[in-house]
Amino acid sequence: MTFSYKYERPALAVDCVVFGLDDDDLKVLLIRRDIEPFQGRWALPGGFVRMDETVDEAAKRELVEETGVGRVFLEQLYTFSALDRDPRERVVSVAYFALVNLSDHRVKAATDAREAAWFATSDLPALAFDHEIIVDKALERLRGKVRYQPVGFELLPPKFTLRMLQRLYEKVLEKALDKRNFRKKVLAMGLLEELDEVEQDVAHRAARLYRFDKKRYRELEKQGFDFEL
Amino acid sequence: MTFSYKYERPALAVDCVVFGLDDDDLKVLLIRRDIEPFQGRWALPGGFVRMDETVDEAAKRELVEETGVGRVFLEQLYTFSALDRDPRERVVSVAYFALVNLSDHRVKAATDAREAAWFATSDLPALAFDHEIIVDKALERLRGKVRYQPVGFELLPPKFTLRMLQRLYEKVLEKALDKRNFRKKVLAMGLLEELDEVEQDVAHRAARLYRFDKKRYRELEKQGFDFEL
DNA sequence: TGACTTAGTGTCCGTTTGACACCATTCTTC
DNA sequence: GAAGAATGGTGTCAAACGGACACTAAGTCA
Repeated sequence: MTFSYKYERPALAVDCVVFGLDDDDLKVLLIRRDIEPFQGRWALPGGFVRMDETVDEAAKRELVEETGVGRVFLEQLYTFSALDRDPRERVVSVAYFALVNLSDHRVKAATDAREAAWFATSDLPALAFDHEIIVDKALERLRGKVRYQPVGFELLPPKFTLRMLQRLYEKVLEKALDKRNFRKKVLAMGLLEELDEVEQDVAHRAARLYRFDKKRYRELEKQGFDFEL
Repeated sequence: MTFSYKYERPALAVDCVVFGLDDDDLKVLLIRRDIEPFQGRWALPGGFVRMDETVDEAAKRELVEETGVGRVFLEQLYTFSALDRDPRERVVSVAYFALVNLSDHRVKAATDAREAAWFATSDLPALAFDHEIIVDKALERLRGKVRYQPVGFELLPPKFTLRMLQRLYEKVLEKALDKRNFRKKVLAMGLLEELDEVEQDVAHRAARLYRFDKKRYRELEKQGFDFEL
């Protein structure tokens, strides 16, 4: 069965740039392509949009199907439409990006039928299609967002230390931050709930754990509060 | 002649939200639809993407064809894909937005074959499709941009007074600004070139004219300078 | 020439930002 | 159990910035 149209149409696809944070690095989730074109190369998870779903839904579906990563906030990034971005035929792709706590998703991704893995953004392999361009755009957006939104809590486990949070910001912004000033600022925002717990199994003094106060965030957001860091 | 595909595909379109500044108001450029659906209603300029052009090119082309507005910096805004956004069939639309100096474009738009006109954003007519949602998204983006980029010079004539610039910011941000603080800040950015001219034909003391120093802007931008206002 | 309208200018104060160094705690190793 | 290694946790000061605030100057019009 085929579908016929009076005018030629490009195919419509989605691609997802999913960032995770590792002890060492900001990472991106990639899958290895098992079909041509670019068979064997690493690529962003994604696929074609179906007629009974929005583009947002397609992105979410493809991400789960190909990597097992679900329950993620996907934000639309940009639509890529260069004429030759797919060698087979004209494909326009709507890119999405998401932040996840890598430790939640490390195993799932690796055990899925398709080969999926995390790669440090600073050391990516050659990617299929125009996916390098898409990743660059996503990084740019992440850097922009991080400056005026308390983004990045998604990248950490539910309970985290201030040092972990600082390292995250340093990775994303690619610059060192002063410990005292960072703590002062981030605590002053009032979005962190101090827990009566400390991290475990570290070979030095254990740091206090904090939790992101989502409820308070939503309250302040509603009041047009500014979260510039 | 028809085109057949193995899988069903949505049609792909573009829509343009073009903002202009009037003495009184922030305005949007609309065209009146001359065919069904929504015949007779006002809508954003736009149309279907061709196979030999990128989405960016399609937006630019449609804008010129339907309104005569050209030489404009169009920035991609968002891709809209609700299943029922077009009553005829599934259409996914990539929206763009642009800022233009309204006085340059007032006449052209009005004399084009299709009926085109500027409407105050605060007083829009009922729009076709989901175009109200698109305009809202564009306004949100404009407000976001204006805070950290010296956006908006595009909305003014090449030579403008500081008062005009301030009014622009007040319209976009929807709040009053202090004259002295505004001037202090905007001049401190060093992006304005003071001219040896004053405005003409005003019924009071004439204000000095300034010009936006694009060259300097690009220099500072390259150095990662911050233009928060 | 007087009334009206907008242009143009500076100070002060409270807040924020960024630079900067030391002791505390816990674990490891000898 | 003492010393060492690693990281946690804390405060001050000075400079820059942001926001509140009011008057004189210049030009037009009647």
